[in-house]
Amino acid sequence: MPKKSAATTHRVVSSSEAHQASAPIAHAAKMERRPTINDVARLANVSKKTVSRVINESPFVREETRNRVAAVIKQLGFTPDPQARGLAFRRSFRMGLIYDNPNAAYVINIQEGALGALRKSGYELVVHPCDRTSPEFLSDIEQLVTRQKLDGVILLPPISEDDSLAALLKSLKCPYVRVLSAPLDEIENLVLSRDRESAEQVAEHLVQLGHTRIAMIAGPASYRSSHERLAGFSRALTERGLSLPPEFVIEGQYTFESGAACADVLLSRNPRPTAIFAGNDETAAGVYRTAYLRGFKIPDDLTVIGFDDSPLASRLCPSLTTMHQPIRDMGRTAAEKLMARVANLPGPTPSASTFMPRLVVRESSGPPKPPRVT
Amino acid sequence: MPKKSAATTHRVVSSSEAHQASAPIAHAAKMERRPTINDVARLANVSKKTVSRVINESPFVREETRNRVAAVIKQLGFTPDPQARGLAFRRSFRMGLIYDNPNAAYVINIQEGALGALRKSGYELVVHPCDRTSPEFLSDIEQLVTRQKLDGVILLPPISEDDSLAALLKSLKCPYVRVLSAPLDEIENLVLSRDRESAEQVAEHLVQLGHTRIAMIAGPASYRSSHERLAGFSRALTERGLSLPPEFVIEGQYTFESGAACADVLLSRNPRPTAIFAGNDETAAGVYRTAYLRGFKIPDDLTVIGFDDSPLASRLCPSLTTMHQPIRDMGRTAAEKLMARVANLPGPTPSASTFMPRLVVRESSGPPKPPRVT
DNA sequence: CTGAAAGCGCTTACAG
DNA sequence: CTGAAAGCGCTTACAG
Repeated sequence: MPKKSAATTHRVVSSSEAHQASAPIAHAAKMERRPTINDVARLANVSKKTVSRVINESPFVREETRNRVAAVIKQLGFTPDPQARGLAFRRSFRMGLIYDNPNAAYVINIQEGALGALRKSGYELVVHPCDRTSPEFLSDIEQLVTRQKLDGVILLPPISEDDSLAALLKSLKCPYVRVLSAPLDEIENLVLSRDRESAEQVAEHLVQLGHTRIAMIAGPASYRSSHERLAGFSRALTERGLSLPPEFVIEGQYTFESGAACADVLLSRNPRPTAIFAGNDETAAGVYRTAYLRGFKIPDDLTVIGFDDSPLASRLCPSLTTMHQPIRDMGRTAAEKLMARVANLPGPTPSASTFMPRLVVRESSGPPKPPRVT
Repeated sequence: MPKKSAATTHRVVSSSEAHQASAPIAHAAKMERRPTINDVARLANVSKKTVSRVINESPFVREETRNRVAAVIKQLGFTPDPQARGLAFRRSFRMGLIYDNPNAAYVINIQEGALGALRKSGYELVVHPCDRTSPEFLSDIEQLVTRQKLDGVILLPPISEDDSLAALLKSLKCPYVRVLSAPLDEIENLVLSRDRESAEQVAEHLVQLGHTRIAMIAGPASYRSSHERLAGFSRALTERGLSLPPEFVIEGQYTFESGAACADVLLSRNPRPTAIFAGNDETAAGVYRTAYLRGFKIPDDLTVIGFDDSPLASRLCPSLTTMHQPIRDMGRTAAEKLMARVANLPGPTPSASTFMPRLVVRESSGPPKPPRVT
């Protein structure tokens, strides 16, 4: 009480007096205690409400006052306490990142992209790995959102594809951004990767190389991107006078093991494919494995294409031709969209929220052998 | 005011009256507002302080009272607001995870291990990737710790090796746990990986296979683990009557590229080594690359051993023999140590905080050719 | 443009 | 074993 009343009642003292009076306190503050809005108010000779206005960039502060307060803030190294701020604002300044994705590089990159955008705006990121096959999946997330009072959440595939989750978040009035491979929601709620359209680049690349017996190991049916990549690839081949016959399409699981198993089936076909488009890089690594075990040389005997451009792609021998996604940028964009929505500001445009994966040609692709064209 | 005073002043009403009186409010709460400690207090017909005691498991509550309050808490689905709790406790219930480590799988695993332990105790994890080469490195972290009022931080290598950072945290009175490959601090502050001792397993393995010309690509001198792995490996070879000659030891950077470059040098030696212990899996992948380009078959022409057992290790062809670390467990242990320290409880013992990497033998290791023993 | 009061949802003293 | 008051550090709504 004494300290407090001293601060508030005697505010009329001159600025220099205030300095003197508070010198020892300021010193103690520097050493033991973070400066609070009250310290700033006292030293700047204004009310804490005015300090609050300066912090929150209210236009209703005289410039001179603003400068004076800003100077004290800087001198003290004051930053508002996020918890107190959150409590008073009835907002948490916290965003969630919810994922159930085994690809560590993907998650880390999204996370760092989002973190980069959030940090400078004073938001925190609450990371929430989860298990979408668990019966508590939805209730866990409901708990997370309500307990932590999340201001918004970023959903990564495959849970971003779950409409019941999106509905739940909507009912909780929790803004969300879904990182998705197809426009399954309003663009406002999306960071979109145009997997379908981009798969055309793979088709074009293989056709250019002269392949005609082309196979694909699709991702699991439960992933939307599986369908997108397959549909786009198939259509693009057809448009080029080729086709993706049923015996050359197998459903994998986006995993190393499934890639190996599916490749084993494909390479037993007669005639066998001369090129395999794997659903992702993990699957492609599985194809490498089977080729290695069966003595097929890549790319001489077999061309392999992946998707993701994960670190793995460049570490395989031969290095893997694959589709590159700007994952970090997608994470940053997702965070920016969320913050813009919360602040009721425009934010990234639809086109800035749409990403087109691009082909990175490496060593795993080459012309078919024996050459078709003599 | 009206709502509040009604709640506090009329607390003497019977439990059923309280129920009736608050029914509409309770309903509204369910729909629009999270229940607060006041709602619980009113319905349980106790003061909020008593509710607080129940939440915090104070022994000074009569069992009957505790049960009544607990029932209401359950019925309402009440959970304390972390921000309000943090503000009042003068604690944030937040731990930091600070890293500057390019290995995504490593970071994700530590993170998920830590998250698993923290979540059930109501702690959050603030993830903070950083750049230790930046001039603001230390001040950034100081800002992070003070602004977020972190209750503790987990430091991953290589920044866990930075004594000035540890000193800074100590001066900020911020408990920390360093994930380290050597006991550079009191065990209380450590989750320890015994890299030096574990490297003996690699030596033993190579000796068993019959190798005599053995090389190592060490990690960068700026990583403590580099020295540990090198020292342990070298000593173990010596103990077995072999040696690690200077021309067979090169400093790499723990990266794919450096692994390839160092392998190129080593494989140009005459005689060349028949086995290379790479500092980590990334480096080993670089060795694979050079072997691939120069036409060396692994393991027939060259045995390669890695360290980490990252996902990459099993995806390479041939699969990579490497040292496995229980990274997730290490993350969990780090979080548990931190929470125990904050709560002033025992926590994981020194031996539970010490992890011994173990050899996983895969396809990349075999006897040398031409065989030494005829 | 500025401030005094009340409140966010919890806890810490301090009483009983 | 239990509670009334004051406080954590900020903001909202209301005045001027």
